[in-house]
Amino acid sequence: MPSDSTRNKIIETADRFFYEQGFEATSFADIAQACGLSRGNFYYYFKTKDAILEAVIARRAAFTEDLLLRWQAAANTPAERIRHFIHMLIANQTQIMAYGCPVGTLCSELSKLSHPAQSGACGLFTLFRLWLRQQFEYLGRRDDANALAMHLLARSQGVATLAQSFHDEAFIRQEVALMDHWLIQQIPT
Amino acid sequence: MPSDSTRNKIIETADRFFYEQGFEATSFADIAQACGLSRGNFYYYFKTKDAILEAVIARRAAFTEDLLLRWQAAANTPAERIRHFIHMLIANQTQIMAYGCPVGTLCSELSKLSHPAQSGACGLFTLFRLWLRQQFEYLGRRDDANALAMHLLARSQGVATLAQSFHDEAFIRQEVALMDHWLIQQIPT
DNA sequence: GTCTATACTGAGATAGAC
DNA sequence: GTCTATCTCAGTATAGAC
Repeated sequence: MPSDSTRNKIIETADRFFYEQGFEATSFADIAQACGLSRGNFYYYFKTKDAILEAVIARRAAFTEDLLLRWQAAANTPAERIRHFIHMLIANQTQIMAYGCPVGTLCSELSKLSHPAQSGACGLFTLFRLWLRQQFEYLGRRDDANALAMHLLARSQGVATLAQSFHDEAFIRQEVALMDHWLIQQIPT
Repeated sequence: MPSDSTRNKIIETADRFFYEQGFEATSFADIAQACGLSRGNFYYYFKTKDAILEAVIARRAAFTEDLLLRWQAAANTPAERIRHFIHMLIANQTQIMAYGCPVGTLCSELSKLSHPAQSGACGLFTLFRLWLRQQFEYLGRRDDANALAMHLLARSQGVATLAQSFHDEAFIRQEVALMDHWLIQQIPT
């Protein structure tokens, strides 16, 4: 165990609470209690709530970069890699139906709060966007790779939002099938 | 002026704040101050914050029903009517880029808060869904009208979420054009 | 590094005078 | 119907003992 294991535990717990309850609705007491820490000790690690948010976003960015590298390694063709992105909706469907997309809901909340960390959260979207763009370039769609990446991001965001509202698992599967079909059509002949 | 004009003013103001700042981030003081009311007087009209939320959702539902009726009357074919829905993204693009979709962001927030009004907010989505479903039925897509309605709802939700995060006006226009194209392909030959 | 105690703020909500 | 004054509670944050 590294010496900053308590710190990591706080970030991990805050990450979960921010996702499940939202950033504003989560209090220091929530996080401290879940970590088994006193509120006083809590401030030893993070002076402000914004500092925790920053750490949470950094953690998510690191996790995302790792995920994208694993997808990169797990598949041999760009289309297969993009399919990994699409099927994330099914892999995480339970959480998505309960709390929506971790990136989309955070960006939306911080945007409404005019929070300084907004651009950092938006950077999580950018990680996916740039990775998808590269895959579409590999696929031979140099000219519109960015538009295709944004399109796919938007499709998956929409599915996440409606899945959260309607709690409809069949809908997710249906839309994933449509995206799979769409993807095949994007491969140049 | 009707006798409940103050009440209406409160609902209208709360509606705006809930959209722009979010439900949780909006305080009684915000609304009261914007209305030029004292906080004490405020409680004469609404006993709890949840009561205001309920009134705001009811107001939005009435507004939505009215909008759908106007779209119904303004166009002669179901495809044209559905186009009205799609182009709402452009008609409201300034607000959407700043605050996202009023329905999607509210549903998402209330879902995370486990708020009792969550199902009421989700009912706003249902109003659009049922209307779109009917238009697709008129279009001759009896068997998959609901799936098409959900698909279009999801597409527009995704566009709204990314537009809010990236503040990209060109992206909205691009996706609206894609949806227009998609719609034409859905018309049975 | 961890704790208790506490200050300070703003929130939702109430009572009662006018 | 409108106001001021006030209550209670939760949230962020600090000080200082151990």
